[in-house]
Amino acid sequence: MNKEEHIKATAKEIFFFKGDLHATTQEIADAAGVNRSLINYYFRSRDNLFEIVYNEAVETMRNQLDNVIYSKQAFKDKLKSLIEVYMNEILKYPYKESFLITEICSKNVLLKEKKKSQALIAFIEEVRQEIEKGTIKKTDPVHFVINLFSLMAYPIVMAPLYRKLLDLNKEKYKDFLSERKAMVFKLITE
Amino acid sequence: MNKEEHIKATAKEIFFFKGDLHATTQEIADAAGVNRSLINYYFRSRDNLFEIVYNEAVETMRNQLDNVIYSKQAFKDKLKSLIEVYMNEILKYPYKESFLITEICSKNVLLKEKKKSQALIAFIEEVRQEIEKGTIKKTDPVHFVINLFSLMAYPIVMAPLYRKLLDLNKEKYKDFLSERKAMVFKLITE
DNA sequence: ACTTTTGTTAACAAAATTGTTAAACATTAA
DNA sequence: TTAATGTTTAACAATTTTGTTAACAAAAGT
Repeated sequence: MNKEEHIKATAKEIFFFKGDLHATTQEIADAAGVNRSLINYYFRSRDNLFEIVYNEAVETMRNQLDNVIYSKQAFKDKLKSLIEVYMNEILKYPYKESFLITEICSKNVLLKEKKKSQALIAFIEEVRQEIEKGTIKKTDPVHFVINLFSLMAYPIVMAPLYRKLLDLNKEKYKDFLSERKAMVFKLITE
Repeated sequence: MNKEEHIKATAKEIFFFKGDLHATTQEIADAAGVNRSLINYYFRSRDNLFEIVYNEAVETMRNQLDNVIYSKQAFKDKLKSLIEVYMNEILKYPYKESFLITEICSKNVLLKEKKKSQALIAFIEEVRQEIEKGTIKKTDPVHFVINLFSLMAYPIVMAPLYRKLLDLNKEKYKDFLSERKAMVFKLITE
């Protein structure tokens, strides 16, 4: 059991799944069952640890999406794959997106070097072509893509809120999210 | 100029518009042009200040939405009002929703007492009836409402990310969001 | 005019965290 | 088995931030 990797995995769970933004190095160390100083030994600083695990998590997501976007499938199949992959990934670390906004943007840490997404732009172009072909109904392709990601991500990211507002337990909400995969596809295409 | 109110207004700007989650009492005091101790004098603690301004901001939003939801308009007009009001409100404090998730849920501070939303449930019921009437196409009313809020909120909340990914400046993105008001209505209803 | 209340400030004390240092320990290779 | 390298730990120092206290100023009430 590699402690360096184990610390990173634990930090990801705490930050991006549990959503404990303010977890101290001590809490992370406790959860990982290691001495706090090890965190400094391997990662030098808390900020650095955060940056590393964040980048890794983003990278994983990016790879998954790239695989789908650049795959050779019929457009509608690709769309189904995308929904499946993206919603599953975001369920793994639902707080990752919120942290991007609240932690990283204001710090200007990561967005500085972050360039426009080649894959996303390619996907928008593909959507444009499919609209021309008539595979899907006429829309602005940028809106189409943003709609798609909104419909997938928002209900997961905001789950704690809407579970309260709608008075649904975890089980019910899980079913609700499962239903959405087919529903989003339908709403977006037809 | 009432300093107590002025501190609250400044805190709202910093927290919910600027999105500076980690703003210290000193920074808030500086931005408001008052002595730091005044914050403790009026609000006792930083957490308390946060809770107060958060609740106020939520309350404001809730009132706006209640006004629309309980108004006597034809359903489609009500929908248009809702989109207009909600998107404008969320543009005022785009970081408020993220903070609900990252700050408040994990702390279990505010969600404990927060009950299911009467207005939201009433609105879902109205949607159900309109679907029955055939005003809008057949869908699950809960999905309909979640779709609606997803399409409105997500692109605003995530603006910093998608502006980068799509390489759009503030002006372009503002136009893009304006377009969405009509677009969302169309996608949702037809 | 003076007494009380409210508002404001600077200085202090306490707490919480972080990063560093140096030493102990373990592992591997010479 | 010793040297060298890498890993782990406790103790320390520095920093940051917060909340409190006590003194001072202004306003209001009597």
